[in-house]
Amino acid sequence: MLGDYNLTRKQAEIFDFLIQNRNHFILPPTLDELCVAMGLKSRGSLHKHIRGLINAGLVEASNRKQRGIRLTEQALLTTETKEINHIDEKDNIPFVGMIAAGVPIEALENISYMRIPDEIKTESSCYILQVKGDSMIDDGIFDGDWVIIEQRSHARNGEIVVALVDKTDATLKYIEQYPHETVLVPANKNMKSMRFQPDQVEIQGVLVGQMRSYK
Amino acid sequence: MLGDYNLTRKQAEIFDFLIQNRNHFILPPTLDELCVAMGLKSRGSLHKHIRGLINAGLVEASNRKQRGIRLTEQALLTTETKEINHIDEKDNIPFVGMIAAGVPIEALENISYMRIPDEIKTESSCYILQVKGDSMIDDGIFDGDWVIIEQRSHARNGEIVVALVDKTDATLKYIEQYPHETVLVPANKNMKSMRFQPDQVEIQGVLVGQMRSYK
DNA sequence: AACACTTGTTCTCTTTCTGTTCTTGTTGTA
DNA sequence: TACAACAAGAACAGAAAGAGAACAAGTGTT
Repeated sequence: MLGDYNLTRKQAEIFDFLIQNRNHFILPPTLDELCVAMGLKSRGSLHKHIRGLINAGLVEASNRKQRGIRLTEQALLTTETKEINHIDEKDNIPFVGMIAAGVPIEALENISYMRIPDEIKTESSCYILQVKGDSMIDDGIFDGDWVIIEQRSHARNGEIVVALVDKTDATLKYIEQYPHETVLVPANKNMKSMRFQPDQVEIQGVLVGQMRSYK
Repeated sequence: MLGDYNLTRKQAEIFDFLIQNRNHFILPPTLDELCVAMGLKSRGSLHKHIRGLINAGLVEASNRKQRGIRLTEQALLTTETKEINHIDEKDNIPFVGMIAAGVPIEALENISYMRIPDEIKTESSCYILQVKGDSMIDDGIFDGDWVIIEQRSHARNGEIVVALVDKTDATLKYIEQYPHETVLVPANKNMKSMRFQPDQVEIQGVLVGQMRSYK
């Protein structure tokens, strides 16, 4: 996972952006272009983050050559395996397992694939989990529903995320991140929010879609 | 990707142009012709870029011999392979319009199709509606959600149906059918059940699946 | 053969772009 | 307090890109 690289928050955000848009660039983006994309005004600031990614082995060092910011083979490999193959038809999305509050994601032995309409997924790599439990019931996400998760390691406050707590418990909750604490908020009147140290919580993805069967 | 060849930006742009228009030239373009096409005024400048492409093995070196800039076999091969996206239309489901309580189904002008996983549809013929309003909110069907409807003219009590009342008002509700009346039950604490003569209510389909986007 | 013309090539000079480094300042944390 | 993450901006060296001149080899015309 991304946490393994000891990236800072901003570095992770930039790395995610590079991964997700790697096919949208015709050419590797320059620092200035990336500044615009990330909403920064200073090339220098951005460069320090890129330097971090270079040290982590995720971005190729461009020694004064003007070739744009390009990802390493390793960076592409580690994320491609996480996409859990688009060997099959690329529109299919892997159904990887169950998620229930307080229990790690229960991975399936043999991953199956679902064909998902564009309306409830994103261009980035997504995967599917089946929800166990009622922690998001007030938000219309019920026990047994499927959720489509966009693979990402950062999120904005108020987004619904798959959060891994203490590297053991995976859960689907609203997230609120503050400098000194991260709060996971359920959508269930009968359950309480949970507060953690920021480094206890690792974001594994963000909710982008949901499905339910009435059969 | 283009970046694979370590080309500079301009080199890549020129190469891209050559690839795109490779069939539009009767003869391979000369430097001057390319200058016009690329908006350059100096043959010398352009030649420096072509030199880069020659070194990359993408353009044949014409040592004062042949007229025109021509691409290498390799250049053509690498780009030919990245083609072909064929879309399978066979099990797509029509998205026919909106449904809101109290209003006939608002049909779309041009029906679109969505690719739906088997898990939330049936073998019978299905169609998709987008929900307007909150009549089923307590059941986790929100405004803007899509619902997959199996086309059927009868239902069992307790199923959620698309019901057409008095041949004018279409609505999504639970149905309860008794010998002398048919009751349409919303899933919303603030709304009341509605009672009709059995022949006032026409069933147009039964809910089999639901989808929601969080984008 | 002599000539004009085209076309690829090389060269110099100049301008713009881009990665890099540094300094300054802010904010939140240990 | 000291420290780390982050942002903004200035400054710089080298790379990339453009213009134009000049030259050499081929083509076509008369």
